[in-house]
Amino acid sequence: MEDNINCAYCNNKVCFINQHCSVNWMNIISEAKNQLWYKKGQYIFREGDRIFGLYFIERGKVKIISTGLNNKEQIVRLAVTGHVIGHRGENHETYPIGAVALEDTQLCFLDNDIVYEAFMNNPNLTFSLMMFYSSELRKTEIRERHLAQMSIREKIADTLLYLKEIFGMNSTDGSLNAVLSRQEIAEIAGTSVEQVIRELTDFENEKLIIKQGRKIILFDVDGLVRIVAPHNKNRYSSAWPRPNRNGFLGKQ
Amino acid sequence: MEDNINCAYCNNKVCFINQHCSVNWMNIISEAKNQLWYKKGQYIFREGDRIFGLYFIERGKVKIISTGLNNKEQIVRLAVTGHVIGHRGENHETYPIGAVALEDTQLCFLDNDIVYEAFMNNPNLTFSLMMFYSSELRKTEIRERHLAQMSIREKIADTLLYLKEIFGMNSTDGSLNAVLSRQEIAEIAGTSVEQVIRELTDFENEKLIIKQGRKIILFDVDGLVRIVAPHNKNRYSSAWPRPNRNGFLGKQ
DNA sequence: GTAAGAATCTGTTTTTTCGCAGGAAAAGGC
DNA sequence: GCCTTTTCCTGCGAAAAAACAGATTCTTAC
Repeated sequence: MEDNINCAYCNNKVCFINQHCSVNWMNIISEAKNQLWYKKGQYIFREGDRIFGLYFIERGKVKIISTGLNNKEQIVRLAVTGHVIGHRGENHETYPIGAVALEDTQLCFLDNDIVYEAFMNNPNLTFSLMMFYSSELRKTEIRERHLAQMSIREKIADTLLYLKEIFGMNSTDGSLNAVLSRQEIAEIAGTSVEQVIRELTDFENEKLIIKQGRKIILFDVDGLVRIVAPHNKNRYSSAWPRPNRNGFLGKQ
Repeated sequence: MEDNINCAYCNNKVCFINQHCSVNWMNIISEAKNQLWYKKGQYIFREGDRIFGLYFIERGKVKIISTGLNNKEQIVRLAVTGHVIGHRGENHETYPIGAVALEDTQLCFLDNDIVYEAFMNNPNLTFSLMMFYSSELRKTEIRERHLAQMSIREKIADTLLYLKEIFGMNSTDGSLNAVLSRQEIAEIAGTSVEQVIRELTDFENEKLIIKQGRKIILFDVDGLVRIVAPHNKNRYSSAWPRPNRNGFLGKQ
């Protein structure tokens, strides 16, 4: 017997279930769900596994990976609290991607059958999840496509901004709320470790960031945005060309 | 007054509306929809336009584009009969991508308000569209991510296979059911026209394809798959390493 | 605290890709 | 059909990125 928290008392208020299900269905789901805990570095599922339902991230950070040539890991997407992983496919489909916890992470697993019933009985749940996927699709399409045309310098600046968007910045010192290795940054940017290291050094010399071991402080966000901006006017329009509010001025 | 075809008598049976709406709702939608015709090369919407609803492709081919650096067009996605374009966003959102007809194309436009009502009253419609987006998202993520790590040669082989997947092959001569310029192929592969031209010449010399002007015959599909395979074992597993049924043998 | 191992950094070489220039071929308009 | 315009093709030099090798620093286990 699982010792499930009832969704009604769950702290995660950005959860799709919590936001879009009737009280009645929240009770059904509370009974049916499997609450899972993963330690940092642990696999949630592996490439090729069959997935039997949806995982809702209750609290934590997850990387979605896919292995390319030479068994080289590539980070396909990052997911945080409130996101859904394990897109529901047909039952016979296997899933060519894996998911790994980037820090201690808590998930709620829902079986496909229950999920389906929940969808049929909670139109707003289905609708909001559809909007989520639609929005993610649009963002992914544009982001990845532009990535294909960018120089290394632009790719890495873009990756730092992506990390800021997903994980956020510490409001005290301006550091990214995520600790990734240089290797992982390379796997997101789609380049080699050496290039990431070189470019981060350049960014530091240009007073755009400050390196403190693996911790990265985004010292001049607008400066980074300017590097990527020609490719992403629409994505970053709210932040550009607005003057830097901190008074910091990046290298032109 | 529009002279709308009633959905019940529409020839496009892969349409989401036709497959997943009640008869009652099909009538409502038949009244509400706007049927639109676009000539080859015509814009359906432009980058930055506000989109007020969904476009269902009744018949035709469409490219979704996004402008990057130097006003260089990039093809973000291709869509054909049965697909949906103009992902519904919030009303205030503008849409940083454009859509252009690749051949004479017929669309059904549905206003956001009607679409929303249809979603709330046809759970299977919402569900199937959610699955569509979810599946597109997964495919896009993996495809684009692998593209980032591929060599030019691999990118272009992958693009040819993508075109085959979307548009299909003529069963008589094995040519792609789509006529794209070298420029457009470059915009899909994420490289320059020159590289596309060079690589297509190489592929022809290696007896993988046959060029006939803009028409491209995929002479040895398995050979192309082998070029990309290390990156895409899962995507192409059904076609690889199955022996070539035509008896053609590509260069090893 | 120490030592082993892993990750990070830097200089150099090699490979790949880009992009111009100019000629050939094809597509489209009349 | 013919002519104009666009697209396609090829070679070459420049630039960018990747790959390698070795030194240094940081982690982590004991």
